[in-house]
Amino acid sequence: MVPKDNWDWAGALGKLKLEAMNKVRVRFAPSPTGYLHVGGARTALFNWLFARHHGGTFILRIEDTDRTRSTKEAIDQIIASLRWLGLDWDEFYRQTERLHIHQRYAEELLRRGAAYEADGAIWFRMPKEGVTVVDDLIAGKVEFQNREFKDLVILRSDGTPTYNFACVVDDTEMAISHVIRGDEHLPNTPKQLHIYWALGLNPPKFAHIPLILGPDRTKLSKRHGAVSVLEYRRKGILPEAMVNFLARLGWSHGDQEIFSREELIRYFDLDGVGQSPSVFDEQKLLWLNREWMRRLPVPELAQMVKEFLVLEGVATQEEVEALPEARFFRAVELLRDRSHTLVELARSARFLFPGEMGIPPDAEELLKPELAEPFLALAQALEGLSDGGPGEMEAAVRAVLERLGLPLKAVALPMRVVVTGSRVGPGLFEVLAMAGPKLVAERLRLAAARLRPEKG
RNA sequence: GGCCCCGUCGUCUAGCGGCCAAGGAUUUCGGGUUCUCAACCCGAAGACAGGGGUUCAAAUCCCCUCGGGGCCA
Repeated sequence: MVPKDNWDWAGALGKLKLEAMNKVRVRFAPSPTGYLHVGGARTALFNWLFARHHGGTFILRIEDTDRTRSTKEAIDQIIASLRWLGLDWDEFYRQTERLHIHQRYAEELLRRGAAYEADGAIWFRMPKEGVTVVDDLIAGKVEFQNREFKDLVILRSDGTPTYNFACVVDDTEMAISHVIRGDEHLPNTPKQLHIYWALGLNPPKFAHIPLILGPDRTKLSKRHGAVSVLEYRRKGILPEAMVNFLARLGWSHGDQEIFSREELIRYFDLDGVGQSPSVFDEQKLLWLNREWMRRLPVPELAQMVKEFLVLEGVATQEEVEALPEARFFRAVELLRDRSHTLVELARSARFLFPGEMGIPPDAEELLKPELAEPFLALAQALEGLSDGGPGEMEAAVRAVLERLGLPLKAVALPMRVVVTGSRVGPGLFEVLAMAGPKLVAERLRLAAARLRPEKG
């Protein structure tokens, strides 16, 4: 069942060894059975950072030997997730395309007497006594008693390789220098080590990174709510924030919290990775997201906000395009300080667009009937303004108030509520300028009419 | 159940034998500022799981217990 050919084993190995020398080559090897979750994303990130830091190669390898559970959609999702995070790969492989290679290695093990056929499968002989030591870059030296091991199937009767075997073969073929993966694979490592040794190969270095846990301290999973990377994109998280957050989960660099991509590449190394699992804390992600929203260049952020305005149903594509760019940029600049996500930011921009604002329940009390007069006066004064900038708005408002003998305090909050539909937001005159004279006047008139229904 | 890993504020972490009566960040709660919110500034609360050793000296090294997790069955 294993194909025979004149493949030059020794020659191939020699070539591989040469390639592997002193070169950092790492891989991220997800199985495409679902979306990319944050734990996997973090593993990918650590591999990517390690490769970029050392000027090495980052390989994406799709482990799709389990054909019944692997789907094209999952592969697309994983790729979309990595792209969104900005993790680019230098080489790409799919395991199913490499079945014949796995079979060749199995045959070599057979030839060396390290494996045997039984029940239609090929089994690898594990040692039954002694100790196997895994020298892990993060966990240190970990000992396993060989008597705990049983022989393991490496090639199923249908010719597909099992995980541990495929892993060894692929890592060998791809000249992987460092295997950086989740802690859950640590118990697999001694088995893999013995396969390397049986093949006369030099194993790569291993680095098992602690798991990411949910708030209940169990391995992060669907049960814990949002765990898919793309779900966070939909929630309005910036990739910069996600990368920053993920990097700091299990890795640190002194007291620094905010890292740009460049800084992460510069500082990241395995010695900064801790040994204990960490809990995924969404609050800190939100904090970081706001930090990054404030750091991004406004035009760049504005572009993303546009997408969310439509996605969130805040405005139509046409309405978004109709908005003067300068005014929109200014709005994004001021609104971003008050939002944790792009979704929040987009929603808070509702008042920039035509339509009724509605009065929130906690603001009803502010709208007293005696405000009708001032509202009308303000509407009249503001709608004729030429540029409608904050300065002009302020001058006009103050002039009206002086004429009426009212302090700013008397109308500021009610006016804000009427114009924006909220009692919170940027400075009043900024808010007026953002909405523009036309919408401001319109909303003031409407409010005045409602406060004084008898006069229409 | 067996094997393995882990254990510093609620959370992320600094700490790699003395500089720690444990620092930063986040969260929460006060105060200042403001038309409001946010930001910002000031302040408060909050941890070395427990017990034994080793050492002149331990959060840091060793052992045990407890707790949590992972893998395999």
